[in-house]
Amino acid sequence: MKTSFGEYIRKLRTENGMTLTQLAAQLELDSANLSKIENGKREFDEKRLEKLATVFSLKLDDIKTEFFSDLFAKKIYENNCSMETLMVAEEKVNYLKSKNVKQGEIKFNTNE
Amino acid sequence: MKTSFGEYIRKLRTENGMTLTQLAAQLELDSANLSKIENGKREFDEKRLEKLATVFSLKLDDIKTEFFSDLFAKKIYENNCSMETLMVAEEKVNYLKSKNVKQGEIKFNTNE
DNA sequence: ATTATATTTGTCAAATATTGACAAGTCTAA
DNA sequence: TTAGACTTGTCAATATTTGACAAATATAAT
Repeated sequence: MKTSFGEYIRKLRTENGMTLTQLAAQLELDSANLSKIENGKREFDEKRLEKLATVFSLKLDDIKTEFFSDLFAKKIYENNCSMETLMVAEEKVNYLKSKNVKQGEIKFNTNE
Repeated sequence: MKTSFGEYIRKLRTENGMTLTQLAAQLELDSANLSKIENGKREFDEKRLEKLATVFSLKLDDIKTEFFSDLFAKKIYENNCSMETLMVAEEKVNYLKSKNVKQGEIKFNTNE
């Protein structure tokens, strides 16, 4: 199981027989910095997730799952958060979704 | 159910009959900025979580749960992440914990 | 061993983002 | 109408992140 997003990118890259320089060019960044990203010494920039999906013909959703789960896991681990945090987060997402309904949908009044 | 960390602080503050100025002083920040925090226009600074726990005699762990779950929920909502993200995050936390064992504990070799 | 290519590491200025602080505004209740 | 509580806007100071480059190391082929 791959943990870090860096390792995930490295796996994708090597499996596709690309060098740092090649992938870096496609992602429009410096190969030295991509190296740091793969080695967990820099963060991958959120704004490049789409490019990454394109380069490897992956679903953006899957890349996002990989990216954000990694972000959350690191935060939880670093800050010694309880696992409950994730459960509460789930509730809150559901709350946000119910509150702020997508455009075009009918929003019924709820209590409060 | 309170969603935002700002609302959470406001609830604590009003329940304890404090003014913005009073709480801000205890947290060592400007009351104007605390107002923005409560109204979701600024982020509460992680480094003040402990002070917050002290002021209201709450367990730091509970405050952290509130704080980070809010952070995660917002990210997921804003970026339209799949709910799976949270499950994957949980797996990754467990992986990080098993990999990087706390000091003093014995670490047996695992596969890889 | 020597060259070429790939990767890693260090550094630093520039670009961005966050914060602290203050002034001026609204709102409410006495 | 004054006082206290809260809100909003702004901006310089500070902190963080990023892009870029040079130099070091590693790896592989000849």
